[in-house]
Amino acid sequence: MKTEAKPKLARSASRVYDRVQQMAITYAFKPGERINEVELAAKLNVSRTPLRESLNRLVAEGFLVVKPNLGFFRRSLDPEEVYHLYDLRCSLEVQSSKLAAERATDEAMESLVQMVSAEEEPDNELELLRQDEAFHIKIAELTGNPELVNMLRGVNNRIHFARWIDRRARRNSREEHIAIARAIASRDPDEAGRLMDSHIRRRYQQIVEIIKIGYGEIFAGANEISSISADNSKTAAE
Amino acid sequence: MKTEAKPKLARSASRVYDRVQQMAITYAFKPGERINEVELAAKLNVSRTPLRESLNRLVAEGFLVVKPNLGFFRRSLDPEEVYHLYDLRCSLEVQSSKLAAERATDEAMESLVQMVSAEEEPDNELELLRQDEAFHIKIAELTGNPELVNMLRGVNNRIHFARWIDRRARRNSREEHIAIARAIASRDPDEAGRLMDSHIRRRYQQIVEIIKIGYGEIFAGANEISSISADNSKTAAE
DNA sequence: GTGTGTCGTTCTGTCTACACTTTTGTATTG
DNA sequence: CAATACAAAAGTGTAGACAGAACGACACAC
Repeated sequence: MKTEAKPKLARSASRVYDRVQQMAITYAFKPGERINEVELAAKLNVSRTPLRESLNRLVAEGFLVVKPNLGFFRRSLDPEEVYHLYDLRCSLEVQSSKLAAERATDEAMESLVQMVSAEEEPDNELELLRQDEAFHIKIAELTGNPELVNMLRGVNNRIHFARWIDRRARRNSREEHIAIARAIASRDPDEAGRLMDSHIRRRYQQIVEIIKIGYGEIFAGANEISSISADNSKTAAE
Repeated sequence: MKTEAKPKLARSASRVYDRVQQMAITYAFKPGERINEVELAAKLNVSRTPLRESLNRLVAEGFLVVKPNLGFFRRSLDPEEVYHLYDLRCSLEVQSSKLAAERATDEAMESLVQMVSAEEEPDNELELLRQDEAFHIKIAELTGNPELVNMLRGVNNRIHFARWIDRRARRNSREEHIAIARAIASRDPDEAGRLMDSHIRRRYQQIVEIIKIGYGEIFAGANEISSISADNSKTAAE
């Protein structure tokens, strides 16, 4: 129970946004569920106004949909949609690895190789997933294109749960990551792209299976789903 | 002057959103400009509440940024940012053309070829740009991935003005379009991707030049910039 | 028993009011 | 005259109130 009454008023919306986004990512809202504004606002200790602003952002990000005079709903968990997102992610990452191999500085490449080499076999699954996400984001960053990074983050957030469900299949990820990093470091775009493609594509062939499991975990208790701090702050211009 | 008083109350926000988005796309807000909520709300004949909800969506879409206690600002027009967006667009479209060549049905491909063949040399530049955008979106649609289409639309909206400035360089587009369509129709992903890559990449080599002109046109009078009806409605889940 | 109409509740969509912050303009002081 | 302090104005961030739509319950008619 939060005992901190209300320290300051300004800028509560920002925190509200972060929290609501995390709830969306971790499926604290069940698929298709209607979001009760007054109830949620009370839970977050704010009025409906800043809450609604946050919800509107989540609509733009693809987490929610709005139906006229009915309010906000969590998007239904459509296997086909998740498949499309995985497909999109694959496209983005294949291009990322190609561009990274072409453009990244030698130092940046070195830091990538070092990153995967230094990775210890993590003890818990959450850490494993975090490493995985960090690796893929890192490659996108090597392209030097922050818009690409943002877009990838957005897509990743929307399929976060699927990657979480799929975490146990991530056993041999490490060798693949090393291979990809090597291909990039040796400035071989085609090889890097090819490896990345198979690395990702293999996963989502069984996407329907994953979704099925996902439904179970979600409705069993959404808070069980890992909530990696998905810091997808947009690049602040200016 | 709008004489229609207020026919109905519900769902005015939706129209507000459309209008404000168009204003953002066409740079009715100057780069870096602070957006005065009360003023704009008055101009749109609504209160600040629905306006702010729209503005928040535009933040999520990358058109605006928000500074604490200072409000909403149009993102600054950074040539580097536009370059990144063109780069991102290029990635998305190269992948789109590849995937289209692999996945599209014969009928869909046929309709693409027919589309470019039927295109008459348009009399005005606006129509030319519209044809161009329609062609590229069509290819994305051939992939069968609506998420990809949405992303591409989002990116396109953000560089709409640059394509408008660059419209006169679009002279030999038609032949290139035909070549791309042919490559897709003959199910040759690599060739399609290669053609698309050079088709787009050639444009944004001179992006800095384009931006320079863009600044002129924007500050001369933003309403001059073509406002193609950019119908980027998100795919409504459910 | 089934279908339909009406009333009451709940919740959204919007407006208005207010607190707080930033900015601007002015006057005072060195 | 410049610089600073201060006061007023403007504008954002949030809360709360109100009108209307959607939903459900209940009663009535057939």
